[in-house]
Amino acid sequence: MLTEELPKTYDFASVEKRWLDQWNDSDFYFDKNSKKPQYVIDTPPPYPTGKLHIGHALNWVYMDIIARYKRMTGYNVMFPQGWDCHGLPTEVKVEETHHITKNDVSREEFRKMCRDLTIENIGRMRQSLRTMGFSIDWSNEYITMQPYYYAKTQLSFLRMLKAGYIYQDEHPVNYCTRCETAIAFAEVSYYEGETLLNYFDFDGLEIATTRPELLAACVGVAVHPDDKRYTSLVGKKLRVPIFGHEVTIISDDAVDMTFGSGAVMICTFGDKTDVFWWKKHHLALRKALTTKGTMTAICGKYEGMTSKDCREAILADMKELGILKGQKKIEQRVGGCWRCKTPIEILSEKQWFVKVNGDEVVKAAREIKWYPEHMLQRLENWAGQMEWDWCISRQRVFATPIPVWFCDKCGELILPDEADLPVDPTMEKPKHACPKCGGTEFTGEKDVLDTWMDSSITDLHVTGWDGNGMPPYFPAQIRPQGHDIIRTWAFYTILRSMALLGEKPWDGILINGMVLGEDGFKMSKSRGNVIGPEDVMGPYGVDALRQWAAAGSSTGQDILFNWNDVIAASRFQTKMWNIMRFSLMQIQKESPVPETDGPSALMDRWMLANLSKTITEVTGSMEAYLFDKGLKAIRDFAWNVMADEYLEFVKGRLYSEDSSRAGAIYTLKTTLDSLCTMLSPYIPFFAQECYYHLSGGERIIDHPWTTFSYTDEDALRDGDLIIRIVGVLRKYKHDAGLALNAPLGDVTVYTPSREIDDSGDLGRTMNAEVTWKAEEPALDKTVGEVAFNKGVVGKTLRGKAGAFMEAVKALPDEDKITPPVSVVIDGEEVPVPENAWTTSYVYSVSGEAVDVIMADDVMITVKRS
RNA sequence: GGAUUCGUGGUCUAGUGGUAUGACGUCGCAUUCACACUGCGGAGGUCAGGAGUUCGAAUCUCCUCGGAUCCA
Repeated sequence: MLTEELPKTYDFASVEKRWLDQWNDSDFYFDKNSKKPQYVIDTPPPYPTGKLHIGHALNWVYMDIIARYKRMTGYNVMFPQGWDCHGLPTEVKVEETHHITKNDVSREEFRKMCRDLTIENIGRMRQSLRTMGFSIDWSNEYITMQPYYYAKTQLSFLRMLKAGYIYQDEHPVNYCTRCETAIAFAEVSYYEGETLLNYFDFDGLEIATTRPELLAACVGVAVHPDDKRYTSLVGKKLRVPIFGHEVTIISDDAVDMTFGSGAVMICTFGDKTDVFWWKKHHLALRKALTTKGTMTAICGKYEGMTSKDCREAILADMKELGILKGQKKIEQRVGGCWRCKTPIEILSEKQWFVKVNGDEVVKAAREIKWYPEHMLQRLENWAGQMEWDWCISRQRVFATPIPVWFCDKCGELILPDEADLPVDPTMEKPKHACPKCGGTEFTGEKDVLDTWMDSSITDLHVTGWDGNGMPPYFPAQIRPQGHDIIRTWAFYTILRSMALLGEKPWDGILINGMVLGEDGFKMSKSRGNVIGPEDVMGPYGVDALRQWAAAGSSTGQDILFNWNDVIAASRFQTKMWNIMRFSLMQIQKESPVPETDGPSALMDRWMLANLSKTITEVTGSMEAYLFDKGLKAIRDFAWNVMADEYLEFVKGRLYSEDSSRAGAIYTLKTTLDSLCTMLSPYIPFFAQECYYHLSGGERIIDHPWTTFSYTDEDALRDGDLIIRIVGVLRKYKHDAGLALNAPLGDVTVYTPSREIDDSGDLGRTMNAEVTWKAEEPALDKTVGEVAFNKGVVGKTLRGKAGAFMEAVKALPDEDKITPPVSVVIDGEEVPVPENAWTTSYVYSVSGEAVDVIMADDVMITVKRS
């Protein structure tokens, strides 16, 4: 123990900085040679935007609490940090900052710009993670854009390709016909436009369309199932005007009955809804547009026209045929290429797919323990409604290349040797001639992989997968992540783990909720409700932020950002600091304290029994990942039990030279040691600062989890009674207009059932002369209320419970005190169950100059001084 | 349109069948003793609404309304 007095206030800023400087990265390294059981965390790799948001903070606080707790309980913990680099936002950012498009420079040059930006962003985010004190294992950091990682992505691709999980097929994509490239939804920018809605006669049925040029691509007509105008037509065939092919009328409740004529033609593809209907109703595919935006051969005489010319030509022909019934100007939201504003088309292009076996994923998911359990449902539900496979190809640049070539001569698919990975097929050539035709000219695949292909093997990577058998640390123990990506990250990871290793990726999965703004909505710049970790850490410190994250809501629940919780967290630290300060001042008075000292006085034993209960509760909460429950139990114990009750009780003894002081000192030391330990996963800086002073310079991270255990039912019962007595006496003083520390006079407590020795603590606390009497008070005692034990009464008597309770209330007093064998309800003898009720008493006094107060059934008399 | 989830005092929140938890706020009182980022006491709730199951429902079931998130 250090002998200097603690500073009067807790200065989080200097404390947090001081300990951050004194922890070493190596303190948190996973030890490959350790004999301890492993605890591997499959950390989510954030996208390197350059800034951590408060949702990250929540997610990482959960992980850090677990990591620190598991280390203290004897595990060899791996808490790695990954970075999921590839993706569109970085490409866009690079194009913005360099004022280029990705086509203006070579692929390699563009990738380099993306890599440079990513490295810079990772640097910034690393710093934030360090500042927040997360006990990350930096020796196991990984960056998905580095060759050592994306080589594994490519290896996993090849393995799944060879195993038949991966295939190529046509699939609709957003396409810019000017840039001649597929683009992602994120690259589509929408703007308001005006267009003509054309009403025309479609083989007897009136149809309204904005895209008459796609008539050749018409594959069906849809109406709403409740639309009385068309009910009888569903299932009928219609002949497409001008082109003559037959299509069927289907019903679907996604049709807007009020738009146009209420009947809509489905073309492949006019818009997103067409794709939805096309898939749902398994319609044919008719391609009317080329990648250059001109009409295809199925358009007959319109072939070769641009879509704009074709539209005018078809409308003119419709007019001539007399089937164009009318036109109406309407407002329309048009999706355009974000770069050139060209309206996007939806074209069917060749894509790579991973076969999705939803049942297999669900089966594995059920073997994983979900926290909270109901989150499993989201995955099950998703898997159940999966109607198509996972499209893994993207037409972009900054991503893991798909490692294949095609033989120019025979079209054969050529794969690289696994030893040569990673490869970029657009830069390198295969090392062997085509095995089928001997050809030596090849075209490398230009498409790259979906970023989820990288991130869905994080678990394999951190557990040590290299393609040779089972990874050494597989499976990981926990996957912590948000519920927003259960359908993507969790789903794909399980799928890939099953495909590549045939086993579930983790023992458990811990789901955190979303952080919402103070207004209850998702944080977004446009709403202006964004609060960053730094906004909280600045004025209140890291530990307060961590408390907010841990206790702001129960695990898995969405959590509203709430300044009140941050302020309450900060206040708790101040309170705890003062508890520490006061206790240390007392402990320091008598040093060293004999090790052999145990608790002596009743309230010491009461305190330690409560501490023991708290430890059990906190440990249980930690094991079940109920962080809010654990932290609230600690706070409640420290503030209410220790500060407000126990310290007030023992002040008298602490200020004395009495021998009972040693028991109090022992109790204080024991309690503080456990409190520091239990707080350290939650608020490591604060816990370290306190423990440093308490232990005489040691580190809390070297301290094992507390195993202190103390059972004393009598002390709990009698101590609780004393607490209740204090409660009623305080209220008595309050009602009498007395100050809490004002002298009260003579207090007599009657406890007929047992002797209580409180070592004088009650009297000193209440500033009263307290006499304990283990006897009946010499006063009138009458029966008061009966309190039923409904668990007993209800279960035993079922439907008669209500009548039974009424009957008991009507019994004479002596029967309430000593329950009869049976009572009569509606002429029927009903046996009285054991412990059906407890009776309380009312005491009265006549002619005595004392006040009588009841604490439950214990009577207290007060003779004011 | 589908899925999940939530709706608890003024605000936020805990609570998986037995008289509703805590925080912040609010009102009153006290105190300079480790702590005014304090202590004590009080007020404030038909647990969104309706129906059902049950001796008993915030809790289970169904419906309605409202919010959020994910997906289309």
